[in-house]
Amino acid sequence: MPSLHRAPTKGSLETKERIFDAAEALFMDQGFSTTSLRAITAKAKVNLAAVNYHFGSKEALIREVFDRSLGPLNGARMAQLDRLEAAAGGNPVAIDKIVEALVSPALHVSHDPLKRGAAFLRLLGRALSEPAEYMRAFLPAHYRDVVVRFRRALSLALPNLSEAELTWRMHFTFGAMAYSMAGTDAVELFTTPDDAGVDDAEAIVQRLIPFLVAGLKSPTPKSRATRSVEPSARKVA
Amino acid sequence: MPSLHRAPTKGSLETKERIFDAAEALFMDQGFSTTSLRAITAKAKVNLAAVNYHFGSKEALIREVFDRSLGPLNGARMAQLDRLEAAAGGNPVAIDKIVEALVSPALHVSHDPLKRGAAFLRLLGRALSEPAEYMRAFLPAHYRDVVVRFRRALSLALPNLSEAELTWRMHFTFGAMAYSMAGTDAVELFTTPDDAGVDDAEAIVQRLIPFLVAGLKSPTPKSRATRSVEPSARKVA
DNA sequence: GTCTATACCACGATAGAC
DNA sequence: GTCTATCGTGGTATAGAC
Repeated sequence: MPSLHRAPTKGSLETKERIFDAAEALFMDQGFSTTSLRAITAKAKVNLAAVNYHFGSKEALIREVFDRSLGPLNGARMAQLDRLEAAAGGNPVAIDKIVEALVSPALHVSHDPLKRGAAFLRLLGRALSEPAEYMRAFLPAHYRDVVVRFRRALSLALPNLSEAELTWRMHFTFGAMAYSMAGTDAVELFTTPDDAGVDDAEAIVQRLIPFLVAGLKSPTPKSRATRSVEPSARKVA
Repeated sequence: MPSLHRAPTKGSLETKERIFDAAEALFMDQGFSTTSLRAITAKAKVNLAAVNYHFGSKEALIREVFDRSLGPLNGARMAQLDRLEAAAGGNPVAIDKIVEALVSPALHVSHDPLKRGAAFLRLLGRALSEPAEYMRAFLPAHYRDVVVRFRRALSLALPNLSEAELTWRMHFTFGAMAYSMAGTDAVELFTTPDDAGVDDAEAIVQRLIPFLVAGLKSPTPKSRATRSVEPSARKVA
């Protein structure tokens, strides 16, 4: 890979873009594993082998499509947290503001005037429903910075929480958030909230935030956490 | 389909059982979509076509394996709720008890003395990570009764909540729970709670319950829910 | 009814010609 | 850069042996 920046002799970028756009559209419609390279190349009107030439593999294509969607979202989350912390000037930021910074960018991006990105959250929802190993590999990489930043902010706002407790509560928080994002559109696994109010993103956010805030602020029950670290403890899910 | 109960002439059930057991083991190890029918039939030492003969399709096989795991779990949940309601004798059951009835059976089943079932929660975690349409089709069917029963109990325990609010909070609850189950073993998507305490199921349950209870009990923010039901609202995740 | 052998088509990937 | 041809593997369908 000699020239990474801008090397194409002819309409190569055009080809790559066409693949990219076709893939993004099909992924949103059908999910990642369901969408075949043959379907993508047919829609993009390029040769089948062009995908592997330009992207290396289907996995890499998925990764790039996903990156372009997820990057701005997490960027917005951290930017919003930056603003909050700047305004607080050293003091801890209020928990509900932190949670809002984590949750609400998903809403705003969905209203992005640039038409693409309007439904890219579907991609994230899809990704959470994918079985492939590589999803579990690069999703954490993308979220690492977000997790670190929000963890620090929450740690300041919730000084009574142990590190372990905070980690678990963030785990639950991300779980509920992820499920809400995926569930509204793709996977309504258990409950079907269709009958309850609009699937308006803002409505979800406004309901999700207090739920998560209350969970994060909940009192530590008993410190029975030290009860056992014995390795005989079953590893369970 | 004439005789559904018990029809086989010879060792057919044995073959079916062998396929079933091999499939269950491989699914737990590798997930559903990664496990090929050829791998299953090789392990079970049966012919490839036997799967389609006995189960109809890979999807149906997955479904049956999954059913046998999930049935007892949800049965335990509802049995525990039954006991609570009987003890309460008409009065609302305490929220933390309801949540415990929902969450903790996952722990106890994992300690099932009968060795199979010890790690079947991995199957559930796997299922939640599957992209296939049929997962979204029969998972709600299995959870329908659980959702209805727990919804009724929670509705009594939280009389101030509107139906819509309750639905959303249950949605968040199931999300956090599902993610916790899947995340501990299979998909640590965002956070990696390895560094924080044991992956002991009881530890998770004891931390998850107060988190969810607090979220469920959280005060309704503003009744801005009526703000808009206009169809122009973006359907977003 | 049960099981086997085998063929079929779609998939992702890649080598090599242009 | 692009294309054709082809490989290995996947789920599935069926004809026919027992």
